[in-house]
Amino acid sequence: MTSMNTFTNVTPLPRSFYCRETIEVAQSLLGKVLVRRVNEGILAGRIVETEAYKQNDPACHASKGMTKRNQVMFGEPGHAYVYFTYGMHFCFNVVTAPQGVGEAVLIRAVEPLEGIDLMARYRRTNKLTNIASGPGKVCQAFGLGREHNGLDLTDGVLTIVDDGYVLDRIVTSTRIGIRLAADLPWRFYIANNPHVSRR
DNA sequence: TTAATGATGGGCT
DNA sequence: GCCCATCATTAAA
Repeated sequence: MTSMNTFTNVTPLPRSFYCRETIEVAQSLLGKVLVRRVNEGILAGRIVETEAYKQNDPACHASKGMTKRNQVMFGEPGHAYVYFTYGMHFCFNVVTAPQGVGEAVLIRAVEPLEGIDLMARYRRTNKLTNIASGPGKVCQAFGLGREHNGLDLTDGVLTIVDDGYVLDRIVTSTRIGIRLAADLPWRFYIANNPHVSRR
């Protein structure tokens, strides 16, 4: 059995990984691998950029209480919160903190590792660093949409795994594309990684 | 720099 | 219930 670089039989991160302080989870997610199983095979990419959204944070969808849209943020940690925005894009988040708290981490960029051809097809681009270098791009590359909202990431077709990758350095900055609480330093990314989004 | 594009939710009535 | 500014974006120009 010489399976090189396939993430088929890797154990997903446990619930306890997500049931922690949201900033900690945002930083810990860097370097982990997002894996989706589809009929055509496996899509996998290393998480290189994240943002934390906390309950008492005006930029957080949950800051004004539970609504139909944000209800999974208040649910069990380790589930996917996928929402539609700007009339044409989806954003993929990971629910963090204990049940009832309403916090999450936005996955802003990943480095494609496996299923790159399929991702390129979904994205209609051939440039590697343009495949998943932004939150909307991540969803398009992995084919994520409404139907994935609420999925349990600890067991199923959409998971996050640890493949033992060791980071060089994490950079901290303010979050991108928000108006409220724009001064909070809750964006994290892997230094010198070409798949991190720019602006 | 700006258009595309539509769901969401807060603030009314 | 209606109105409408807003929006955790992207691609094209």
